Amino acid sequence: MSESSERSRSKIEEAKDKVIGAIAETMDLYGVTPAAANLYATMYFKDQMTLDEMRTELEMSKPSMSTSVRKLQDIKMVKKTFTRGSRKHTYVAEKNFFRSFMEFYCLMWEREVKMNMEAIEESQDDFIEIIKDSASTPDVVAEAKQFYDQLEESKAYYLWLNDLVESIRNGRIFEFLPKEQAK
Amino acid sequence: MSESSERSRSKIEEAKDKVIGAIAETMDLYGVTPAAANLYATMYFKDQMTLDEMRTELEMSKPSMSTSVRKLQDIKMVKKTFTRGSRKHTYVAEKNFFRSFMEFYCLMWEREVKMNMEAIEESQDDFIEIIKDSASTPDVVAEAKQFYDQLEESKAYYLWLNDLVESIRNGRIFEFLPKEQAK
DNA sequence: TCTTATGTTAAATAAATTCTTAACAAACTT
DNA sequence: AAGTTTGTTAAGAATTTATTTAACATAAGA
Repeated sequence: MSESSERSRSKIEEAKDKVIGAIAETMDLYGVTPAAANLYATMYFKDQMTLDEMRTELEMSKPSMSTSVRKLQDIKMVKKTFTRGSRKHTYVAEKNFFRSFMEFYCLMWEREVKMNMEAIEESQDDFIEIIKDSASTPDVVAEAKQFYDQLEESKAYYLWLNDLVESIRNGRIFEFLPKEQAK
Repeated sequence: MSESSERSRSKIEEAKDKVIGAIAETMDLYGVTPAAANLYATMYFKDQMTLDEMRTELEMSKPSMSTSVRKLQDIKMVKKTFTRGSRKHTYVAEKNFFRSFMEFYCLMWEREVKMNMEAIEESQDDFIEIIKDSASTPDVVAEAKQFYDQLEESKAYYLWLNDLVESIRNGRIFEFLPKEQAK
């Protein structure tokens, strides 16, 4: 390989690394480990990768790549692919950020809605019991009522969040906010 | 205080704790420390709190409360209030989850768009240089073009994310997805 | 102005997370 | 079926993050 060709090749790597760094940095705000973030960002510029290629490219251990890739599969940012002829598993990164966004946030928000709504329902039941209990003093009843109402109000948010998830899943959000806008 | 009144009082605490636990658990998925998550969830049921009250209530150190409250102020989930007569600073939790949602995600997404868009622009400039460079071999040029196009395509997502932020900030999203829906 | 109360910064400790080495299990080849 | 390659699980080491204790700064009140 000629010297100048080698130089432009390393310049390509540099250019990619700028984006890889930015993606990795924002991703670890998304609750994935640095290894997983770097891995996804690296795969974003690759067609497909095997565990051994990941290890070589990132200079990390194989178990680290194995767990990272699994985590990325969980949040649907990486998929396993079938590669005939190779015994090694191959993986591809989801390169459509719209789909990554959808999978990640919908999963996250659904979890949040479920967990908090369940707690709210249980808690409200408790407050009702306190209110109905003849042994409760008036100030306790008043407090219970107040908290009950506060929780009741908060439900509107969780219902809205559920609607948001739904509109993302069924694509209707893109009627309201088109993917490509007029510049 | 009578025995039965005490019992209903502790039942109120139990009922609150269910919701506090759920909120705190989902919040630490949002990148805040457990202390900050617990603090916000606790404040959600309080009118206002001073640092000393926080420390007593959560049984944690004052510096921990101080840094937690600051972090919560950064993401606009807590605000400082003016309480005449008291030398102590008082703080209130943002109890409207719609506003918390708005502040948190808009901040986060704007940061993501800015950081990644900047990296993409720089990176694309580099690829253009490589493409124009007469010393670049054809395969290097082809690769540079491919990456350039991939980045160009990804911009649509970041523009869309910006639009989403805008529609949340100006409230137009609530025309598409109303806050209170028909059940 | 001096003292006391409140809040923050800095250093040190404790706890949790991330990654690695090593042992193991599964599956493909020969 | 035995051996080899590949991937995962488990245990341990290392790093990072969170929290506390202690010292400091700031501002209010005496």
